[in-house]
Amino acid sequence: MKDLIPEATVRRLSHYLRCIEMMEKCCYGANLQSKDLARMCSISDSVVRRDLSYFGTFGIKGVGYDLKRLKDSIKRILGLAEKKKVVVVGVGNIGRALIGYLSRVDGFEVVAAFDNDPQKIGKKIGKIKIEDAVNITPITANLNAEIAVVAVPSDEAQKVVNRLVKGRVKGILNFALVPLKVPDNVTVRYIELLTELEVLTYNIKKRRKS
Amino acid sequence: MKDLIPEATVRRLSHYLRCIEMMEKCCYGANLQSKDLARMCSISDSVVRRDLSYFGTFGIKGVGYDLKRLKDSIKRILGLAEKKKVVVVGVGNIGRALIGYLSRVDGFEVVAAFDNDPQKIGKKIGKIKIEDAVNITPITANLNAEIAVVAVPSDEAQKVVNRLVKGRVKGILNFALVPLKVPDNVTVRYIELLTELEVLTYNIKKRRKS
DNA sequence: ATGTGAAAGTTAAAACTTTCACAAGGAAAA
DNA sequence: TTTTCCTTGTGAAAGTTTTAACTTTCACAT
Repeated sequence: MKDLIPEATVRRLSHYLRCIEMMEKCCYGANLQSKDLARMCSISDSVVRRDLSYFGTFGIKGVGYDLKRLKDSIKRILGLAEKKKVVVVGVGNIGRALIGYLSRVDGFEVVAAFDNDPQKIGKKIGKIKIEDAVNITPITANLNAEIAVVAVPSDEAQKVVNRLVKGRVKGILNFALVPLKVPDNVTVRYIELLTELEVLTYNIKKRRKS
Repeated sequence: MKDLIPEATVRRLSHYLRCIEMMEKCCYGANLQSKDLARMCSISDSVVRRDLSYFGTFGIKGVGYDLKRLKDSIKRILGLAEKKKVVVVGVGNIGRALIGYLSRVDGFEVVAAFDNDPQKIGKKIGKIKIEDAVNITPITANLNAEIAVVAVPSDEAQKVVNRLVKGRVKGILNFALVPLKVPDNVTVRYIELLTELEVLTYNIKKRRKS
C-alpha cells in the first residue's frame, strides 16, 4: 500500500497539537483558525488546511475550528487517544532526561527502565525501578508496552532491540548511531545528534555564502 | 538564492561520513563503491551517486572512490574541515549527555557550558567549567564559538538564544519545544522528542492497519 | 427569508526529489 | 594497442510535495 500522507504533514500535526495546547493554556478562546496555527508555526495557512484535509473535515467554513474538537481529532489521527506505554533502555544521561521529561507530559507514560550496569539496577528514578536489561523481553511483554526508547551505546543497540522485538514492542526511538534491523511490523525512528550538528554546520557555511 | 540541494541529501552525506568512519575502523581497504555505502544505508546506489554529484565528481569510473579522499571531500562539503567550537547552554541531563558525547567525537569540541543554577555554576564536567548563563554573550563572543546547543526549559529558551545571537553564534541546535526567533543570518535546528514519539505512534497505528 | 463576508476545503499547477537507464570513461587483461 | 569490463556521473521521466488560487458553505446581519 502506498504512503499517501507526507511525513511532513504528520510532523506538522504534532506541531499543531503543541500550538493548541499552548493556546489552551493562554485562554485563547474556544475557536481558532487556520491562520492562527499558521502564524504560530511560521507556515502558510493553506498548508494547515491541506494537512487537515488529508484526514477529513474538522472546521466550519467562514468560522474556523473548535479548539477542543480539533485537539481531540488530531490526537485521534496520531493514535494518541489513550496514553501510550513507553519503556526506556539505557539509563545514562539521555535515558534519564527522557524519563524525567515524559513524566511531565501527558500522552506518554514510562512504565519501565532497563540498564545493564549492576550499579544502577535496582535503583529508582522517580517512581520507576531500573531493571536488569536481560529481562527486557518478559517485562515488556507483560506490561504490553508498544514503544521503546533505546539510548545505549551503539554496540549494544542491536542486542537490545532484538529483545524488545521479542517483547512485542511495535515502535522504537533510537539514539544510537547505527541503523537497526527490525522485522517489517516494527517501526524505528532515529535521533541523530551528530548528523543534526553536521547539517547545522552545512547550513551555517551555506548561509555565509549566499 | 534558491536552495538547490535537498536537505535529505545533506543528511545522507552525514550518514555516508558515518559509514566511512566505520569502514576505516574495520580495515575495509582504501577503495569503496557507491553500492557499499548504499547497502550500509539501506538505499540504492544511484542515490549515493546523485547525492555526491551535486557537489562535483569524486570517483573513478569503473573503480569507485578512494576512501580517505571521499571522507575529506564530504567533510569539506559539510563544512567540517576543521573542528567546530560548540557551547552548551543548560547542564541538565541532555546538556550533560551532549557534552559527554561530543568529547568522544572528533569534528566538534565543547568549549563552554552554561547554566543558571547556582548549585551548578563553577562545577566542572570533564574539562569544562560551568559558567553563569548571564555571561553567555561575552564568553561566546570571546571564544568565537559558532554553534550552540540549547537544552533549557522552554520558557527560558528565547532569552538564552538572544544572548547567544549577541555573542555571534551562527547555528543553534534547540531541544526546547518552542519555536525560536532569530535573525536571518542564524540557523536553528530543532530536536523535537515529543514530536518524534507522536510520529512514531502514528506510524505504529498505520502499520497495524495496512 | 435573503444577502454578504469570511474562512474552510479542493483543485490544479509549479516546484522539488527520486528513480531509472545508459553514455562516458578509466583500468586491466589480452 | 585494443578490447573488455566495470562503475561512475547524468539526462530525462516519474513521482511526490508544496503552493496558490478557486469554490463552497456556513453564520450572521439585515
